Amino acid sequence: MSSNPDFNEKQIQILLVAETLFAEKGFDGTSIRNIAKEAKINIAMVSYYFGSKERLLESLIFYRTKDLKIQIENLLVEDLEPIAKINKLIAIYINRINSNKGIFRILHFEMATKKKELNIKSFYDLRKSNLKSLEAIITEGQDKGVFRKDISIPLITPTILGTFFHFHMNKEYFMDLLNINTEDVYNNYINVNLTKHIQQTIKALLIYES
Amino acid sequence: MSSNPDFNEKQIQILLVAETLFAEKGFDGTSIRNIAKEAKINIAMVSYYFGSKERLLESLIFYRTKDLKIQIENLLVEDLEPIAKINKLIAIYINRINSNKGIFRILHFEMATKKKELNIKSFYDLRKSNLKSLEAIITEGQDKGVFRKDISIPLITPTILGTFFHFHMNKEYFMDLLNINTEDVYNNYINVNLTKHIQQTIKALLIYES
DNA sequence: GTTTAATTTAAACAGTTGTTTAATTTCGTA
DNA sequence: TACGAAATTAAACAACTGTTTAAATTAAAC
Repeated sequence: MSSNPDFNEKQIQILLVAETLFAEKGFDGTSIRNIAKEAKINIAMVSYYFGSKERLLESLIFYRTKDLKIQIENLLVEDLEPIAKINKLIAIYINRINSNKGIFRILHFEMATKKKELNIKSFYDLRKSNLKSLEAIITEGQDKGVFRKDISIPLITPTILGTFFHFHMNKEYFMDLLNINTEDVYNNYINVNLTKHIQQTIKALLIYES
Repeated sequence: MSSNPDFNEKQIQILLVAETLFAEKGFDGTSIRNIAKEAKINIAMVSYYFGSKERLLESLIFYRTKDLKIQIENLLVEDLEPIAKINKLIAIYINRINSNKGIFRILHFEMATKKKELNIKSFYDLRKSNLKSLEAIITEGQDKGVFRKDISIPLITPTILGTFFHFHMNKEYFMDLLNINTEDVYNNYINVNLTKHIQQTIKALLIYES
């Protein structure tokens, strides 16, 4: 299935329910019967369409990541100052992840425990491609003399994504800490304050001369 | 159990095995029989000593976090420049987490799926206390005119810990990306390069004036 | 040395797990 | 309308789940 990029309506319906439940309760915490009940299908349909629960997860990851390639290729050729490109890149990143919370949560969780046998090449390629784009923007800024040169580019991504994920993974803690009461205010905080914080951080890191 | 701070030898033996397995395969991915076999005890002993699997997890979190209160109270009164204090704080943080990988991984994972009913007040208190210390150092630096004032202090922690966690959670990816082949080199990379990157990042954020 | 309590054991418990089976239904096509 | 493939179903499968039981063993107290 994961080698076949096309899924029919029924399969997609199952994938979407699985995504919600896996993100909510984890892969091991979700049973095929949970999925079947929620999707209003017979439990045998999962095996019928995907072969196994494990392959259902693989199919889900494939289904979600194949469209996820962030369109920063366009960004690369845009006529913007390097720092503006970085800011835009960060905003795109966060927005994209924030509107695909489910699958990113699943990837984040399950890769750590199941990474060995899981077929996640599509996701792996996505990361490499994104890193290449980031690299291009930064070296462009370095060539223009705007960015400092003693920067570890592979560690920029952990700072951008890590900050976001850590915030998001500890949602309850931060909602309590920041006196945020509703989902809307929380999402707004991410899109405004958290995004700004990350942009500010990366900008300072790239420009500040000690 | 979790209200009783003391555990006997047998209990600690079980807790340590549980810690390893929970960190490796997740809470739901680990059965009591897995733990019993690894710890060479009868499966009934878990219920006997901890009541249930859930309470075993609670006990483990309590057991680990009660000693984890990072000794940054000392740091607060040390005679150091604000930026030196921050650097030391970051180094302590990372070192502490890095040598308690297991429980932090468990906390990171299980809090997201089980947070509601889990008794993790001890961990919650630990975070609040650490945040207070960080706040004290930063406001001290601001009063001395060294740090800028338009900083969101609650978002500093996500950047420090998030960067570390994201790096650590994607261990395989980064080992491949950075051509790291052994565990020793990996740990060394964390203690030297990653720590330096985070220190550099936070320093730039705190000092850089746009 | 006997008695009481704490510990350890094997066995059973009632549910749940992922997966397969074989029969039945649905549907497009000839 | 009849055929054959695809889709769907209920039922069963063996293995595993967390937890409890009651008996057996060990240790501590007197």
